[in-house]
Amino acid sequence: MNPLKTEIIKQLHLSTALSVAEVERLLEVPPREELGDYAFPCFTLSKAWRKPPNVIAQELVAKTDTTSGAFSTAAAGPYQNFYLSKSKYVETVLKEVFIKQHDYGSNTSGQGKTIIIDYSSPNIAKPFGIGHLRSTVIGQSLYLIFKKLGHPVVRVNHLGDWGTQFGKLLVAYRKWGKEEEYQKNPVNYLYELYTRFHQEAESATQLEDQAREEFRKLELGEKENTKLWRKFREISLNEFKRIYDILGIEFDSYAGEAFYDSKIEVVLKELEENKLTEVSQEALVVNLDKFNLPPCLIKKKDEATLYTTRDLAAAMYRRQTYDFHKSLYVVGSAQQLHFQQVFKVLELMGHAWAKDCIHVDFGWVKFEEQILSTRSGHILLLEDVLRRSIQLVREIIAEKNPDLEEKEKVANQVGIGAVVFAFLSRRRQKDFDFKWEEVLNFEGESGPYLQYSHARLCSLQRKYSRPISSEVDFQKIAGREEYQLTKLLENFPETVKNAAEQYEPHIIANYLLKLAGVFNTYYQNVRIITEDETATKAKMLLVYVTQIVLREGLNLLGIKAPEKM
RNA sequence: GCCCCCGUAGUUCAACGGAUAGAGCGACUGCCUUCUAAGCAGUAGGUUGAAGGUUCGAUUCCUUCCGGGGGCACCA
Repeated sequence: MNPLKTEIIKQLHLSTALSVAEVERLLEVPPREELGDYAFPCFTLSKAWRKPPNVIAQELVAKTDTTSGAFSTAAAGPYQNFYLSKSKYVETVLKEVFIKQHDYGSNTSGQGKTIIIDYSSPNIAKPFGIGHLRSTVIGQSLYLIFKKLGHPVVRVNHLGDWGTQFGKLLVAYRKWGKEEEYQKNPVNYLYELYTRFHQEAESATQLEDQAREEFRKLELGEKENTKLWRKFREISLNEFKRIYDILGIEFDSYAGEAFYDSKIEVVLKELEENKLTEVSQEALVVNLDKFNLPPCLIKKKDEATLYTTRDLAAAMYRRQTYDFHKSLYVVGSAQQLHFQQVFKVLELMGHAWAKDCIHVDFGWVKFEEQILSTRSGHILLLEDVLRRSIQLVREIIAEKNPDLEEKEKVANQVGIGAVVFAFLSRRRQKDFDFKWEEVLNFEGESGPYLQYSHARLCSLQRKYSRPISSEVDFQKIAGREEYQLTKLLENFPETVKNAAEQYEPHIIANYLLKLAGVFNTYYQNVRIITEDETATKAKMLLVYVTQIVLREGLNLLGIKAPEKM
């Protein structure tokens, strides 16, 4: 916290006799700048002191010691407003960013508190659709955010590489599969087979039974099925890694469902010991009536396991292996009930850490008003979206900046940034209706807008081409926009913290839009590099630290910040 | 039927329980012989789904209702 705010809190602590923590909780930022930088609402004191809040505000003003010169204060109705000494304030904030550089906003509060993030988690033998991007980019951003706060973070890609769907695929592949077709484009072909299975199964109901039987055999380790499964898994994983490469994403573990299938014995044993299971309709379940939840299925009547069983095993394995502080599941809202059941069962098993398992849910990605679903074949390939976006950037560069160096690299960074930002710029739980004309609009609130602002900041530094110093005349940068910018810069660490607490990358996205907006207004209204060397030097310090924060913020979203575009 | 999420400008979205609810897009209007116009500024656009309640104060919290979406036994 900046020392000026600390001083105000101390003064309020003395004048109100409230605890420092209480003052800090009540102290707020006024909605309009003419009302000052901080405001203390006197309503709560009004009751205890039996006086109207506006009278209290005046009394507090009279009691406040402003001899330090750090701030002035005035009553405005029921509020005591504080006005910081602008140049002093700008100095403290800018110097802090300047000293900390890319570590500004970083923290050590997360040290030793491991966070597991389960995200992306696509299904094997299916192409990577745009629907999966939401989990991927939210998870990736949370990884970057928690890392910044000092947490050890484990990125887990919980591959959907097990389950009845592979029974379906095995049936379909044996029935209709042609090796030469498979070779051409394995993943797409497997996906075709999968959708064909669903079409044919509508009229041929025995197919579903066959699929269940094949999966059961696979689970029992039958040779041919295992061999085929391995083949499908490997080819898909390579395909996914190619996509992650494009996005610049890596994982620490690809331990998917199949991996945990071999670890379910412990789960069954613990459930047994705690006498939690019962047989219902031939299946093994944990009854959760008491908690107003439907029964949690552990084993099907044919003895095969379920997704839920494997998730229980995964949770326990992760706890044992990583001793996590929090275990996050970045998975769509549709699976909310599933996680409620899993976490409740873990709790009933006596695992107090069940409360540290968190379902970071998010709404649907829709395209042309329809929910995207690999099962129905309504799918928009991520790669197609990225390709289109990058192509559009190429065209814009050709038109606006044909002499740009490294065109292709920039086109990739901006094209991908546009798509990623579109997915991170809204609150998680809202459904996202994918519209080409919105995702590929690079004006206004968009990734390219932020990147463009960043490039501008870099361009200024190139033009200035002298070292930036923090020893400047801060009187020269105490104007309106400069002050607004500084305030936003001060908010960055708090913003990162909020984003982490709420598992909401969008909070950072929103913040960056504001930061870029204020900077662009400033840029428009105030000429930065002028004959006045003292003023230029001071303004360049502001430019420099703004660029650092914008770049760091973009990095936290997993978006590259090119220096030219 | 039960449970969860969402409902704010034409539209897409913001707004630690605080003072006059803000942006982008779209529409209209200005600003490039000066640091990147992927920019900036202006105009128009609102009964925050409805009604109650808690509070000094509610878009925010609680209750009920309405509308949209999702989930609810052998899929994941």
